[in-house]
Amino acid sequence: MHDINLITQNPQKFKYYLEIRNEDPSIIDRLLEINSQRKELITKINNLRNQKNNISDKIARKQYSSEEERQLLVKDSNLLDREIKDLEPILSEVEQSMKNILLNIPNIVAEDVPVGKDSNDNQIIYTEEEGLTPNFDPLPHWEIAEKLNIIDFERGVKLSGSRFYIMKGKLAKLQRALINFFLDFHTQKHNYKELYLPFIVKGYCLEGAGQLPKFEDNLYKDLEDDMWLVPTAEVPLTNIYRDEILPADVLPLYYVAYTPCFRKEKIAAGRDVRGIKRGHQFDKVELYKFTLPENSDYELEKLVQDACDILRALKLSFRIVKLCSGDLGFSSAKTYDIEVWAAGCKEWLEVSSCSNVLDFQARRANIRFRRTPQSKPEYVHTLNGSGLALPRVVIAILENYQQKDGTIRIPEVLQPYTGFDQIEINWKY
RNA sequence: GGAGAGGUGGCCGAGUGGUCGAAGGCGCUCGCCUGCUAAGCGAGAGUGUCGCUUAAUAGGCGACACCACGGGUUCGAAUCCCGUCCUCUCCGCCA
Repeated sequence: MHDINLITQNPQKFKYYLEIRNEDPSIIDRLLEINSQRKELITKINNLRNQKNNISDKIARKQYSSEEERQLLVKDSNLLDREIKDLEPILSEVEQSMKNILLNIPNIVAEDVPVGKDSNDNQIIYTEEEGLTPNFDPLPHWEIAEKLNIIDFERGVKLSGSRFYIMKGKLAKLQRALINFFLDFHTQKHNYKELYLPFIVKGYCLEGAGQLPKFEDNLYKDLEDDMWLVPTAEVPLTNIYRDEILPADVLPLYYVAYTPCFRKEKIAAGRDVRGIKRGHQFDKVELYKFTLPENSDYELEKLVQDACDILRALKLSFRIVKLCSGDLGFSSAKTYDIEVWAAGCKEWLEVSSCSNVLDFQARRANIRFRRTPQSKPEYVHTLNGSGLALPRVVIAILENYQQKDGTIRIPEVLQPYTGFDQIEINWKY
């Protein structure tokens, strides 16, 4: 969410940001109009209240000479009250519609983000192909997994419908090992603090993180209790310090957390239906930072490297893509995607999306800090990135670590976690 | 889920209708003092919004709102009433 005063001061800039995100900039004009209505109403109501307070004060101090005079004061106050009560609902309506508009305006676009229409205009800024590649043509993961009996697609669908699957035996353990490896790696090598979070949150958390009100369609929810399954750990992480003022010396804060993620994927209906690339439920280890505003840019570069280090340790090839303005997520001012090479389906798979959100979420969730005990509170900057998303790393391992005989080798760094060094044919039932 | 108690400023804690944005203590900030991080003395500190002033989203002045949240009673509510949420204790249930 943006500071309405910043928009008022520079509407052209905000219109431009909307344009390069392929959104309608005319909303800014409506916003400005509503805002001036709002201010006018506030001024009016405040004046009336002021008059009313003065009367109460007079009565309290017994500044009247007769009972009749007192009654007159009471009568005046009642009149003022009626005027106020007439205006108040109008104001709250105006405020509500202003908030609705503000909540639907995406973040600004960082200066160094390339302007572009869609993912075709994204820039590949770095490629590292030191990773393992089979010297034969490996099967895509859904085929090899079926051959080895380590993924049961049919029965997953039987339980929960399309885009659900069951991982079995050593593959299930491989995934579990990866989660532990990721958490250990980031806590030990990169100084992130590990958190175990709720997987269900209140609606205001999703508003704080930017999923609501715009992306309600993509979320699983229990409206009766206002409880929502998290689509990413970013949501609970963003809200840990909501409505708090942090002392500056605790910043930056680095957190890492594993959560499952639940997404309806309505927007992506029909895409990536084969295999485990896009499910309604998947696991992810998320990296999150709270930083001083002046450091967030640098912290983003570091965050990306932290995520890349995992791929290096797993000996997987990857590349870094800088998203163009048209492909940026709603809350992000700048995003790098990290894509891993999958030799079976021959695709670069997005395993991480690292974003500098600036103060966008901090405003929505009201997360601030104080530079010194006597300085004014300021909004923190927040950053998030996967470190990493599990299924796609699993895909990369199944495809890149595939052997000619159809078995899968386990990356060396994972072997202490799995307790085995290869996956072969699994039990059928 | 049932019964009871309670939710006040960074923290503790007073306050049951009027000058209370809130005593007191701790902590914090800035001075002073003491020849060395302590003690003492003095002063100052909440958040947000609107308006005026200003080059200023710096500072100043004024107003309004905020004592869990939402409503109500009243000229006037932290204080009274209703609803919701949360916390604690006991019981029940359960991994």
